Amino acid sequence: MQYLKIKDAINQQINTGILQIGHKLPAERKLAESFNTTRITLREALALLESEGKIYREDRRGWFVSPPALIYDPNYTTEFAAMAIAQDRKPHSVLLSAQLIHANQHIATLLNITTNDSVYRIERLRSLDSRPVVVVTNYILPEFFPDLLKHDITHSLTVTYREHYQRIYTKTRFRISTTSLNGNTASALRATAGSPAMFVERLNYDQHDNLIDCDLEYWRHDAIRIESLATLSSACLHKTTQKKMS
Amino acid sequence: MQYLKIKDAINQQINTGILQIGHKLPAERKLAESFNTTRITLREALALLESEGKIYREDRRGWFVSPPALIYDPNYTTEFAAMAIAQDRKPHSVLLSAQLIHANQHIATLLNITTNDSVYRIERLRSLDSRPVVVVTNYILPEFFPDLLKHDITHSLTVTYREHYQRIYTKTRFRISTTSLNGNTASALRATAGSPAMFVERLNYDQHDNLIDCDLEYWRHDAIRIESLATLSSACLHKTTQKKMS
DNA sequence: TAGTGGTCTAGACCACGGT
DNA sequence: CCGTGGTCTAGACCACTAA
Repeated sequence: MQYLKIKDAINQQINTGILQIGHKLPAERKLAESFNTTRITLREALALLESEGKIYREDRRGWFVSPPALIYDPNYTTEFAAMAIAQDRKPHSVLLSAQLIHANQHIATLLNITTNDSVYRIERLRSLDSRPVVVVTNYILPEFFPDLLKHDITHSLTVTYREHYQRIYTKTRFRISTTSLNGNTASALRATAGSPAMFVERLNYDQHDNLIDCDLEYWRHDAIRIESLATLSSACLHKTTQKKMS
Repeated sequence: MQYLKIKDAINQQINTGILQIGHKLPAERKLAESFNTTRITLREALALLESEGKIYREDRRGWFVSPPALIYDPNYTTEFAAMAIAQDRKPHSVLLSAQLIHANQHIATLLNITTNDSVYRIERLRSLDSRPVVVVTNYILPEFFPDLLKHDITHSLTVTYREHYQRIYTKTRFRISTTSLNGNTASALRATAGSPAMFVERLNYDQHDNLIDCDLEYWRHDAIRIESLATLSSACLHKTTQKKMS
């Protein structure tokens, strides 16, 4: 269990500040040499630290010490920028793509439409303190938002919805699971394919209880911590609520 | 990118039912041979499938096809057994330990007490269809539950609270993050140290708004999918709510 | 006891990033 | 262009599981 010792040693260097947040770790070959081991074993230790959220990888660039996670409250998280600023982080958004497309099977099921129907798909990459942390893809029902693409869609959809269409998010049905990053999502996040990820899927409703859009979010898993307050209801409601979403 | 092809090939065997839920995959050496590669590369592919939640490992026993995840709603999840049964799963609980201890620093902070104070610590291992999926550790304030250990604590604390102490969970503050399994927790789950995990931390309040206990849950990450309905509040409440928990 | 997974060695080549 | 990380080879020994 050599790699456990290596993990602990690196961990301690992080905790004592020898390795600082955001800084790059030494090259794998150098680390391997300094721990008197091979790259394979060293990478075992690094993978462990990665899965604990202590360090992260940028594809072909190396390993870095993770910044603190963003606290994400599904009850309030309609505006990424506001959430980031409230936590003293610098948010940034880039529009990756925006177009009207046909829904695929998964989206059609989520939005309760058919694969013949059109939806707006808006893909954005969001960063915290210059580190890309999440790819968000929104699928939006055009019937509620005609000519949506003429407005600002790079920053807050919430604001555009409210100011141009008088629609406000009031309810969100969300799912959270873990998975890994792949393909374009991984590239956008500058992550190696296969990096661990937190996957958040949300169905959003307006003030009239219309389902107006859904979004799929792939987070670098160390960049997010879900945190919220739940008011418990009686257990009998349980089953019916769940059936609807599955 | 050989390991991606191997991953896809195994994935397809799972999807087409050649490998069935709960069944063990062939030995690593045999898989490696059949894909004409080495164990290291094969294990790269297996690790990817593991991080996607398609397969899981039992320490020194091999790789198995993952059953569907349990849907976990923080708004209703006060009884593991009820939740499992509602989803046609067979729940099982084992008491790992139960004693009165001094709070450590983390627990003291969570429960708003000092490290001199005593709390009940109850550790339970919970299984679905004979597969251990989560280690739950409860830390309970004795002032609200004198002589707690005289009652049944293996199954539902909720029920014991209600029937013997007239206290009902009404509010839960929860946190969700990803981490890896280690030490006793990994062993109890029959998992290899370092396996990916979902970590759920909850603070529970009774009908009089007393904080009565907290619990730390380490889930096999493929065994759980968080799913809930959030009613959105105005953004200004956001900051104050978050500060309290961090 | 045989076979398995857990761990480790000692290399190698390539494509890409940064200089 | 050099150094890096990404990927891969071809083994090895050990402790443990399952028979």
